[in-house]
Amino acid sequence: MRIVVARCQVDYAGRLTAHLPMATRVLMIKADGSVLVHSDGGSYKPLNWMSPPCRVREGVTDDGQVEWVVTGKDDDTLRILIDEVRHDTSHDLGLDPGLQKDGVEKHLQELLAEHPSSLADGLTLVRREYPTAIGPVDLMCRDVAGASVAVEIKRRGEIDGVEQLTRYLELLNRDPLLAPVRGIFAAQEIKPQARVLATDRGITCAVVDYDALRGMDDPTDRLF
Amino acid sequence: MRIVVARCQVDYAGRLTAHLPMATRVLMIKADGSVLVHSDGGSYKPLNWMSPPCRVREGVTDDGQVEWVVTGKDDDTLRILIDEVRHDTSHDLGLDPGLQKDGVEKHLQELLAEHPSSLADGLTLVRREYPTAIGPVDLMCRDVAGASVAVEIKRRGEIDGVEQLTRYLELLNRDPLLAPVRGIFAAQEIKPQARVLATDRGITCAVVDYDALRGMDDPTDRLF
DNA sequence: CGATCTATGTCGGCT
DNA sequence: AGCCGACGTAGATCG
Repeated sequence: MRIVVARCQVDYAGRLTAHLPMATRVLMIKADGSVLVHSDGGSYKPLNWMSPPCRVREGVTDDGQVEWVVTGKDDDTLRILIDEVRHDTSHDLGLDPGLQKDGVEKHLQELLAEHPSSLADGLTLVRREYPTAIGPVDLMCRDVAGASVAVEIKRRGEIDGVEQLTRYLELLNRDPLLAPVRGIFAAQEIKPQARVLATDRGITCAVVDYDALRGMDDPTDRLF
Repeated sequence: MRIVVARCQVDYAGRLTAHLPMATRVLMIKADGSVLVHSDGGSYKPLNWMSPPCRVREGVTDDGQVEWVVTGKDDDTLRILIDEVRHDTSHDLGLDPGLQKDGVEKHLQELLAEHPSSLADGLTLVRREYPTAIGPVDLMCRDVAGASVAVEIKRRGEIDGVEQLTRYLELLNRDPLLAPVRGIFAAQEIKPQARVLATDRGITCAVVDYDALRGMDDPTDRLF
């Protein structure tokens, strides 16, 4: 990893064209050749960058200025014109053991599969990832009356999810063995537009309390 | 901007929980307090981070180790346990003038508005951003027979875009002055699922060659 | 390898 | 400020 702080101007040409006027920035050159151009603000996204695989060539322009030309695949090019170097160091970091994540949406599906009644009283699970021609339904359940209920689970409930569930319901309701199938749209948070659309289509919205579900998920229940 | 290279262990708790085992990494602390943890590979995305607004407190654990606690909004917390500092410098970058982009997809709409016949023979433009109650239709056109044609433009044509155009068409076809309105789904690239859904709904797919259109867009045509 | 889905998405534009 | 759509989306998972 090489870290350079320099006054520089950056031009990118690839899927779009972008330009950064001359200013002082941090340049990171990673071991795989990828390059990041960071300013002193914003978020984790660099002002500009080149993803691996790519190659950096250090050259000199006709004016005698140092210029880095980073070429990626598909004719992507990043040109960095260096005006003044304030800092330039290299560091051996070694391989990173990598990030361990915990607690995302697959987990939410597992919890709801274990506690379907938290979505509606008496709801029982038929199966997870119930297959259809256009993709798997997250949960297929039965209500107290024995009618089929398709559940679509999202971390954040937006309009896409309602459309998705609508397509499933339309397909499932063509099957006389299942029909009528009603839908439940479950998410930790449901956007107003999504709720309106769902309600308009007769789909029930269920806001899921992840922490409460996790609390219900007593590990001692799992004896196998 | 402070740049630290150190052996460190990182733990994040917020919308999810994540952990990075002890290893050597680069830590960037930006002027706004945001923190980035980078390894020597991957892409421009850090292994872990905290977005502004946030605050860094440098402390010492009971074991006597240096620990940074970065707190964001909504109880997001990033704990960085520092084992050994290899490098630690600060740099004054000043404000960045910012990125200038030269757009892709607004331009695509402009080009298609100038050359609607590239979507279908004899197609002529009625107006761009044709207003409806649920949002503007990218292009409203008429075909050779004088019938209305609604065009939805995307850079990448996916299922969402077909849904969007479907909603427009449903609404537009309620207007007896316009009906029947047919749809064209135009994009530089159309995903198979989107194509299937569009076709099933009687929507025509049009793959747009951006470079060819740009070639047709002779600047001398614009005399004003 | 391609298709689909998620994301601590981030970012910009608009109401 | 909140909502919505685009992104040089990137990354993971699965057929």
